[in-house]
Formats: sequence, structure tokens, C-alpha cells
Amino acid sequence: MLVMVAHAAPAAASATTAAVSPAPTFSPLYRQIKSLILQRLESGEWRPGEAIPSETELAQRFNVSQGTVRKAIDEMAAENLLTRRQGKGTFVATHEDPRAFFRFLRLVPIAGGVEPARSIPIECWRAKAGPEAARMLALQVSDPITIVRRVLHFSGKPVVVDEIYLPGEIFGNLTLEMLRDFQGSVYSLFETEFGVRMIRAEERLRAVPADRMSAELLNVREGTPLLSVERVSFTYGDKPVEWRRGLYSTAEHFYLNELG
Amino acid sequence: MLVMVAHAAPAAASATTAAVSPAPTFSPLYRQIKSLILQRLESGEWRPGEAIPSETELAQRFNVSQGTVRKAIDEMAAENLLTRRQGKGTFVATHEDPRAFFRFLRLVPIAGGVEPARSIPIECWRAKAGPEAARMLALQVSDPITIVRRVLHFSGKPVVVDEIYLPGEIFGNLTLEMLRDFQGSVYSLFETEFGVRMIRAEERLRAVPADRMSAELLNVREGTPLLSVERVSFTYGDKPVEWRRGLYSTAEHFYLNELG
DNA sequence: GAGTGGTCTAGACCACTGC
DNA sequence: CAGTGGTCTAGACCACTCG
Repeated sequence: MLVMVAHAAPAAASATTAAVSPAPTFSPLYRQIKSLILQRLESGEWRPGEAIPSETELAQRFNVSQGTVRKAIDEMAAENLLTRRQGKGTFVATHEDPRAFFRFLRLVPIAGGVEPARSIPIECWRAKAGPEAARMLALQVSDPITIVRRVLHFSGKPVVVDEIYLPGEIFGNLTLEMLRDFQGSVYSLFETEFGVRMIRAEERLRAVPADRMSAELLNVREGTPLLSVERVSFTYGDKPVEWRRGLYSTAEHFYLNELG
Repeated sequence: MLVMVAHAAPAAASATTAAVSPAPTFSPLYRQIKSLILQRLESGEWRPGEAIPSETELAQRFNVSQGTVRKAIDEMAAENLLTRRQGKGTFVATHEDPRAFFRFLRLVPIAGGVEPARSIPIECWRAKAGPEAARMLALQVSDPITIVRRVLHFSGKPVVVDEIYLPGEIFGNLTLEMLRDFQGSVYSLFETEFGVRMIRAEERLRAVPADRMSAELLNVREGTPLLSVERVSFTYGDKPVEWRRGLYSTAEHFYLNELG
């Protein structure tokens, strides 16, 4: 049945759209399988850290060959949505994995050493979205939001000061205690406690002078150049669910980026 | 013949190394094909922008199935070493491609618009490598190097001031005139005139105050926070061939980074 | 229409994990 | 040993480009 849909789709697509636009040409079978798997992930049917059914079983279930399922999973593994483990199975990616840590925090000490960051939450409060937060989070102005202020320490020293803006609809129950008590990264908490998995993010970097409050928190002089990092994070379906403004002290750390 | 090597390799490898270390387990056939193709690229047999032989021909040549060649090329396309064009062939990736531009210059205007950067070379001279340049370029101290200073303009305004350090052995003939006259990016010139193709790079970002010279060139006040971007670029075989220090004015631009 | 990459299949066998 | 992902093959057909 799925096969028929698969073969019918491109023909129908080109028939209806060819005269309008040449863009949406063709959707191969493995992409349809991919979006079926994606649906299961979005719906929470297969949860972070769990194994999904084996390739052969998915192939039977979807009535396609194992190679087609494989190609779908290949792409999703490349996008860090799934993780393959030979001999064990294919697993839904999770931020519990320490590898995921440095994918989202690219700060490295100038002088060697790989100490993990320690997050120290300062405040957590509710507010109404201003125009900027609303735009970034695709909300309406004055929709409820939750804001977290915190500091990140590396080997005991404050290096990053952060403000995290979250949609109140999802994160209305977030409290300072949860942030304090949770073992693991913030994204790990979001995933475990709120069922929200961050897939990708965009960061915008600038150099700015330290304001008084940040200077105090980071133990630098007011006006010291800091790295300003604005991040919007997206979950499934490219839905923005976090907006973050961070100031990084780059006296003893740098932001490492790989250009592929 | 190659097939025999392929099948013999893992057995031999595990026989000799199993007792020593469990690391270098197994090299599948498609990776051997991949490194054969890589050799052709490194040697310049297939040059940037040119088409490589078709998959079927490579399969015959290497005595493997087309699917195996395909998988090798798949990986190399994912690494931006090759570019596939349906119906036309597979091509060696090149920095002439405008897509390659923003892979290596992630500066975006805050207020919309996608004006291309204009590179204005200021100086180009020979020098001897200091300890830092030597380390970054994997040279000996006092080996010859070539240094370029330049400014990047966006819509007529200076935004980036750059110093580029290059191994003299390769870039001994680089002149200010070449930089001025060449149409296209610096990497495009390196590729065309010096046969050096940049594959990947690492950037280290910090926020620093503008020194007097940079402040003048960028038309900002001394001490203004600037984004310091240090880059080491690598060619085939992870050989470093460029070290760059740039100062970016982030008054009207930001550095955009995608976290996947 | 010939040639290229892109998709899909079916089946064999290998490497790894865990019972 | 059974079950999983990983590799390799051979062949069919589709989509795209170009002369």
C-alpha cells in the first residue's frame, strides 16, 4: 500500500505543480519512511534513549525493503536524531549523551584541560513576552514566558552568564529547585521533565562591552569585551522553543567552531 | 585483486593487532575505494571543478560493484570533497562555487541584505616563522612564511581586518598584485594558482578590545570590543596550510553558527 | 537516445552484542 | 546462539542533462 502511495506521489506532484513551480519535484520512498519515523519521534511514541524497532521489522511494517529503511535511518543518524549501535540496535538520540554536550556548548579552555561546566541557576521567574522574545519564540506579545538567569562555572570560575527565555505554555512549571537539583545539562532536563528535545540551534555571535551586572557576575571590569551569544533552539518541525542570550568571558576560554 | 586485499585486510589486521589494541578493527571495502579516490584528488589527477569518472566506470576500474563506489562517493560528498549533479556527473568540489563562500565566512549583516564581501589587500610580505606561526602551520621556527594583511568591506564599509600567514614553501610567489587582480575569493585563488585546496578549518573566537591600528582600519574607537577569529585551515591529509587572525567589527554584523 | 546519478529491491555474508 | 546493524553484490528502473 505504501509502495503504491510512493510511486503515485511523484506523478501526482509533477502533474499538479509542474505548471506552477518546478521546486517540489519528487519525494523518494525512503524520505516518506523517514517522515513516518519522525512522526513517531515527535509524538513521543519512541522516546529519547529508547531503542526503535529493528530495520528488518520496520521494513516489514512499512512494506519496503530493508535497504530503504536503512537509507532513511542513515539520514536521521547524520542529523543526530538517531544513534546506531552495531549489534544492539538503533536508539533515539538524547542529550544525556555527553557527546551532545559539546555540540551545544563550544567553549574550550585556552590552556588545555577538559573540565565540565557547572551550571548555577540564579533566578527563575514568569513574565510576559516582549516583542523581541515573541518574535524569536514565534509567540504573541504578552504570551506567558519563563525566564531563567544563571551562571556557568569552569573549574570554579564564572565564565558565562545566561538568560534563557522559554514558552510558558510548555515550561510553566519550571522552578529554580528543579534546575538546582537536576543532575545533567539543562537540555537533558528539558527532555526528561518536559518532553522537549532540542534538535538544532542557531547562534549569533558579537563582541560587546560588559555591563555592570554581568561584569560583577563574571568578575571582570565593566566594559571588558565579552562574547555575546544569542541562541534560538528548535525542536521537531523547526519549532523554536528556546531563546538564549549569553555573555562569555573569553579571558581564559574560547569559542571553538569547526568549518567543514 | 582489490577484492582479495579487501577481504584479507580485516583478517590480517585482527590477527596482528587483536592482542595489542582493539582500536583499528576493520576497514570496509568502500573506505579503501574512498582513499583511492582521495589519492587521485591529492595528487591533482582530478582537479577542482572537473568531473571524475562515472560510478560505473570507477566500479569497473576498481573491480567492485557500483554500490560500493557509490557509498565511497556518498561520504566524500558529505565531507564537501565531491559534488554530485544528477544527470551530469560527480565533480571535484571547488571554492569557485559561491556556496563554499559562506561555509568559510559566516558573517551576516544584522539588518537583512546579502551583499557579498569585497577583499582589499593592503600588504603582502615575506618573513620568518615565529614560534606561534611555526606551531600553527607545523613548520620549524624561522622557516619562510608569507604574510598578507587585508581588509574586508561589506557594502563599502570596513568590517574585518585580517592577517593571513602562509607557508613560504608553497606560497612564496604570492604577490599583492595577484591578490588585487584575482576575481573571486582568496581560497579560490589558492586553489587555482597554487593547487592548494582548503578542506576544513578550525576557528577560535574571542572578544578583544580594538588596538589602535585595527580601530583606524575599521573606523571604530580604540578599545571597542571586536570579535577575534583565529583560523587554521587544512588541506588534504589534515595538513595545516593557513593561519589567520581576523578582527571582526560586530556593530552591524554578526557571526552566524549553526549547531546541528 | 545515451549517459549520468538516484532509488529500490533481494539476498548473501560479516562484525558486534548479549544471553 | 540468535538478533542487530554493517557491508557487498547484481540488477531493475526512475529522474535528469545534453546533444
